Amino acid sequence: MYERKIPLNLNCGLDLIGEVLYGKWKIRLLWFINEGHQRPSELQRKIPDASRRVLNIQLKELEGHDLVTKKIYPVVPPKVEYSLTDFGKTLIPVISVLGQWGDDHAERLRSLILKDS
Amino acid sequence: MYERKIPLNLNCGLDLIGEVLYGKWKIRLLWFINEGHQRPSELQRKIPDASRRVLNIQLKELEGHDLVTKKIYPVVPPKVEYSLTDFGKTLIPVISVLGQWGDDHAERLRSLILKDS
DNA sequence: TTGCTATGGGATAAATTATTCCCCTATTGC
DNA sequence: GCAATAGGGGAATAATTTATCCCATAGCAA
Repeated sequence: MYERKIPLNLNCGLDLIGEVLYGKWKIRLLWFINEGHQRPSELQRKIPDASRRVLNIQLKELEGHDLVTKKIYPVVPPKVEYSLTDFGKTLIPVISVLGQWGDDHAERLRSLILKDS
Repeated sequence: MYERKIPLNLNCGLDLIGEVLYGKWKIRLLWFINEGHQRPSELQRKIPDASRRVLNIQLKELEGHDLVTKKIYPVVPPKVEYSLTDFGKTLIPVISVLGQWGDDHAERLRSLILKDS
């Protein structure tokens, strides 16, 4: 793995949630898994801008943080399904709030974001 | 500024909120400004792990996204105060939800995060 | 004159995160 | 034998984000 050089701080709740949720695609992964897209290939289809590699990596991190579980069926070709853990499910309302805010202010945000370079 | 090479996508609400909230210190900046710590030096004291420079940069981005306003008093030495805009204030409940989740699961999160490297 | 004040920002290095490319598994079907 | 399948991961490199350093402003006080 990568050994960090700048120590992380885990003081407050914001630090903590940041630690498990940062990562460009993690939130979307959780969201789509929750919607029932459990297999890696489906997830890739849902998130075409992410490379296959990063999705794997971030899924593994989510797994390491007990937010998702991975079930491997011993068949060939392999079949894999991810599911949210109970812990992971508690994040759904949180993600929902984030998405809702973005949706509520979509127009405005889009123009604000596009205006600066 | 920095000219991005990978285009951003602004499809859903999650993309949008991510765009204005990503940045290592932005959430905390908003939070502390909301708590009444309006001056740069105070914010620096509150967030000692961030360099002065990044805070300036991220504050400027927040300003560009209409989440905060900056008031410069024409005195020497300079005096500056940041405040949340009405738009910025709508983010406070969202941030609150994030922090709450982190606090609710603090124990567990800390050990999960520390175990992997 | 020198230093202090609070704030801003350019330049460059370092850290972190994500992308690309390419190879691997073991079976079924042509 | 050879491609197709669904998924995994190493290595090198590119992209992006943060950090470090250091200089600048303009009065007032020692």
